[in-house]
Order: sequence, then structure tokens, then C-alpha cells
Amino acid sequence: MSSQEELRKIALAEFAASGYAATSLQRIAELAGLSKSSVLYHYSSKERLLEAAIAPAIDRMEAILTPLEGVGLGDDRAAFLEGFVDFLLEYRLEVNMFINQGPSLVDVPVIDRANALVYRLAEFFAANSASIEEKMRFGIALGGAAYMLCTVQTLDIEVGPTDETRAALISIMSELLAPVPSR
Amino acid sequence: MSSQEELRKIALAEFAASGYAATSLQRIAELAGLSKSSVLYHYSSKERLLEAAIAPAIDRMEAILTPLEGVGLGDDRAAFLEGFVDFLLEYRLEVNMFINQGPSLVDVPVIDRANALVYRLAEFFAANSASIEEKMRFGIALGGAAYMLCTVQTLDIEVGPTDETRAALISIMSELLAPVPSR
DNA sequence: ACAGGTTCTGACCGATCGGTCAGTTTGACA
DNA sequence: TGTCAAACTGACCGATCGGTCAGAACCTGT
Repeated sequence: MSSQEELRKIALAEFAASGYAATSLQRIAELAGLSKSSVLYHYSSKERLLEAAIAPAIDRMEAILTPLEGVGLGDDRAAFLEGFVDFLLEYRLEVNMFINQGPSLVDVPVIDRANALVYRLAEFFAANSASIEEKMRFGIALGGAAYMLCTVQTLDIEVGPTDETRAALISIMSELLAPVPSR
Repeated sequence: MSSQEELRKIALAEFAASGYAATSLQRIAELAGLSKSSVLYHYSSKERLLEAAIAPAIDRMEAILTPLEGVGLGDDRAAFLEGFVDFLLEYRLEVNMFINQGPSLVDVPVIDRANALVYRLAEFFAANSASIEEKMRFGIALGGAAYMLCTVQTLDIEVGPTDETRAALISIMSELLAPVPSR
């Protein structure tokens, strides 16, 4: 693995676990077995490293959300749900990062992109919700799923195999998001 | 309001909004209209300030959880749910803090207490769950509710009156946690 | 007016932060 | 073997961090 890619992974893991502000370039360098100068050789600043760490996840989320904004959610929410859960499972660390630290890292361009995306997501669901309660269902389903995956990881609570987790998540979330007019 | 109490509130708000590591004593002093030295006069260290900021919330959560651990959750989950939701609504900022930054602030005694509490909460629910899916329901319900309240606040998404929020939360969460053996 | 405790402050400390730069090491190719 | 670019490093910089300390300002009771 190239030093670039290794640094990216190490930085992502540390940023997610300890926070961006609390993670020093020195620490990242030590974990990579390099000097701080070498880190800054591959990424010209700490901000660039953060950008490299989470940009792929943002791109992916944008690719999921953008086409939906044109046509709305419709009644077929299962497809969206599966895509969203897979996104969560694949990009846990990145999601963990900008869920927990996004609000505190404003003015970092890549974080602003992520925050804008979360905001668009919230608005999209608001537009597809008939009531405040339904809006809250969206929030609990998406936020709860994201949060739980992150917590399970940081507290390393034991958990079943991934596909079982995935199936349970989809089942619970589809129950929460079912487009039932009267309940 | 005494300087002590004012500093506590300012620190809590800043810690929750920007993160503990990213919030300097200088910043807190400016917001309070005092010098950094004065802050350190009232709280002998930054850690003590953090402690003062979140300890009340931890005590309250402990008071909710401890008596339950002896007798289990039982079938009357409504009472617990109301208590929990009220706790969330009253201590949003504190919950926001140790949800987002708890894992990254280990070795700070008061944070360790909070993390231990979250862990006890997770274990308590695990003990009251028959299946992995039910365990996940707990996680999504509690994590989702907590996360949503925090996000609504940090992104300041508009939201209805508090009691409506409270009622909707309790309704959705009780649906998720309903002790239904077969579904 | 005086005394004494509380509150507050500026100057200062060592440590660490992100970042710069000149120069060394390394590896592939001619 | 000599060459050259890529990879890497240590020394250093200004800024900021949390924290210390001696003393000024303020308040209250006498």
C-alpha cells in the first residue's frame, strides 16, 4: 500500500476515534512509522488530509441523494433504504466523523460540503413527510441507524455478522419509514 | 448569576457546539467577558470545568438507570420512556457532548463515568432483549432520539413546540420498544 | 479610614500545535 | 557508475495551548 493511502486510512481512523482537533500530525506520523514532515510531504496540510479522508464518502452520499431530489421518494422506499444502509456499513468511519464533528468543523470546505449534504437530506425528508411525526420518524431511523453503528464500533459492543445486521437494520427502518397514511 | 454558574453554562454550550479539544479557555473567557486567569480562578483546570458542565446530567442518568438494573425493564416501558425522553429534552447539550465526544475523551475521569454509564445502558438493554433485532431496536430508538435532538439543534432545523416533540418521540419510541414477542 | 477576604488581571512559563525549508536517503533507469 | 526525481527527515518558526503567580481592584464589615 502506498504511503498516501496508508496515511489516509490512519488519519480517518484517528479522526473518527479521537476527533480532528485532538489528533496531531505527529500522532498520525507515529502510527504510520513516518516523520511529521513526511506526512506533510504527502498532504500539504492537515485540512487536505481530512479532505482526502472523507471526500469519497461525501461523493457517494451525494450520488445517492441527488437523483432522488428530482423525483421524490415515492412509495418504493425499500430500494433507497438498502442503498442507504449499505452506504452506512461501508463508510462507518466517515459517517461517524461528520456526524460527530461536522457542526464543530465549519469553515473547513470539505466539512461544509458534508454539512450541506446532511441539511439537504433533512430537507428532502421534510418534503416527503406529511407530518412532524413522520419527519421525526425519518430522523430517528436514519440518525439512529447511523449512531448505533458508530457506537457499536467505538464501544466495541459485540454484534452479529454483517449481513444479519444489515437485514435487521433494513427491517426496522422500513417499519419506521413505511408510507402509512393513518396509523 | 454568579461567574461560576455563567462560566459553566458558557463552557457547556461551547464544548457541545465546537468540541472540548477545540474550545480554548481563552475563548470561554472572551464569551464570559473575563480574562483566562479568572476562568482558572473559578475552575482550577479545563478538566474541572468540563466536569462541572456535564456532571449533573450524568448524575440524573445514573439515577434513572440504577434502580432499573435491579428489577429489569418489565412490560411497563412507558414510564421508563417518558423519563428518558424528559432527560433528553432537559440535558440536550450534555447528551450531545458525551455522545459525540465521549469516546475521544477517555482518561478524563468524568467522561469515563459517562462512558461507563452508556455501556451499562447498552448492557441493560441487551439483557432485556430476546434477539439481536430487538437489541438493535433499542439502539435505534435511544440513539436516534438523542441524535435527532442534537442535530435539530446544531443545524437549527425548525421544529414544533416542545410538548409536541415530546409526545411524538414517546409515541415513536414506544412503537420501537413494544415488547411484542412475534412480529 | 482601615482591614481582610473575594474576585480578577497581566506577565510569564514550558509544551505542543501546524507548517516551512534545506538537505539527505532511496530507487529506477541510462 | 552517475543522474535525477521521488520520498523522507531534522531543525526550526510563530502561534497558541493549559496553567502559575504576584499583585491590583473590589466589596463588606468595623
